Amino acid sequence: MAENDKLTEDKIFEAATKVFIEKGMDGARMQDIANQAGINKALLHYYYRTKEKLFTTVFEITARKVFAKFAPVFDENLSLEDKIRFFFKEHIAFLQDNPRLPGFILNEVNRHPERIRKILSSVNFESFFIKLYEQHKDEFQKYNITPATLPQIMVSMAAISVFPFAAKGIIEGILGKIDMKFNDFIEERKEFAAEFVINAISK
Amino acid sequence: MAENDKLTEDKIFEAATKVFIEKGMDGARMQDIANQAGINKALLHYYYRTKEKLFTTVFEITARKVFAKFAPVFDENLSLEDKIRFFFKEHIAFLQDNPRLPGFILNEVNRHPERIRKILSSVNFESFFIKLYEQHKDEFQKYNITPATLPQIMVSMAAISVFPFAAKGIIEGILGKIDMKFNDFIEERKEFAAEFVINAISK
DNA sequence: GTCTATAGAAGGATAGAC
DNA sequence: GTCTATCCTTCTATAGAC
Repeated sequence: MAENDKLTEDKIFEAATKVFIEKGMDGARMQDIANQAGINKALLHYYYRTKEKLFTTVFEITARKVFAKFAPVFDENLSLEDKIRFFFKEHIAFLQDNPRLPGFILNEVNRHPERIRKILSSVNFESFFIKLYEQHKDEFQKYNITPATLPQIMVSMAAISVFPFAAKGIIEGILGKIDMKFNDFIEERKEFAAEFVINAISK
Repeated sequence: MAENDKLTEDKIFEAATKVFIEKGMDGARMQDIANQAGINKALLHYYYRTKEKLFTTVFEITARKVFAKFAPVFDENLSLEDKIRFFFKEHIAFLQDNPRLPGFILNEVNRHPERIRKILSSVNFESFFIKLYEQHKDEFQKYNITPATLPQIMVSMAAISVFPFAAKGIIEGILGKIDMKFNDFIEERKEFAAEFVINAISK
């Protein structure tokens, strides 16, 4: 029974994740989710009470998964340059597997900024920055990276990695006009992005 | 009468633009738009027949306005470096005035890629790229910019400018934790972004 | 725990008076 | 051209049988 519970609840969670990512909170229908899970609508309410609760569960777990993908940058024992190469290679590969995640997260955060607060508050960003400084003290000095420019650089790195997926429809359309495939563009980007950023911070 | 027509239609259009940008197609309510315009719901249908038609009108005009903001880069008679500086200064300033536009466009395009096709098809991108090459032939050679890297560079520039606004909720949250204001971050970014990209393409 | 049936509310769209 | 009233569909949510 508890076995079966788990199965149904998981089935619902996975179905809901798929539908919410595709259509967003406002566009998703409980009926879609029930169909996707191969069960009845009433069961959704039995397990999650309301659409809002189901969505919140999906959103929080998904968003944490996404943010977790940034963490290795702070852990890996690599030189700054190799860390940048590692980041783009891994992060873009993750987005290749989950191309709709950026749009989903960004959209829901824009409409309800409070949804991200709980997640951000569980992360100690200050200590992350301090850790980075300690790990790469000498390199930061060499590259002239300061507390003022570090956030700019990190946002730029996130932008360069994430934006093509958030704007996939547009970029795909434009690339098509010059006979380029989105997937090829992304594949090239893993290396391009790393060298681009390394050059950018080298004076 | 035609005078009055115009006024009401415009009022509806402006109200709809505001509400759609805030809540998206799925989240917007005809009642919200009517309230915002200070008129009755039935009038919306009198002028625009359906919610879908009203949305399409708003989306197309808004999206064209957004894309038009990229055009000056191809026109201005400046050196490549000054063009990059010009782009970030102007484009980020535009987004400061319209911070919700990126999220709105990106989200609706993700959900309905066909909505952007008509707009993209009215733009001759190939000739834009050719024009760029002619204008900056020598500089492209000096910087070793090729047909393969130019799209990567341009997408990166769009990313660096647009992403902070598309991800405003998240970035604002993180910056707050290190006592930084989003507006200050953006103000600094106009210059940072330009020098970042110029460095990136200089070898 | 899972289903069918349905309540109850909301939202898009229209009819018809003025 | 603008309004009120209302239709009709859709959607979330619940009741109740099994």
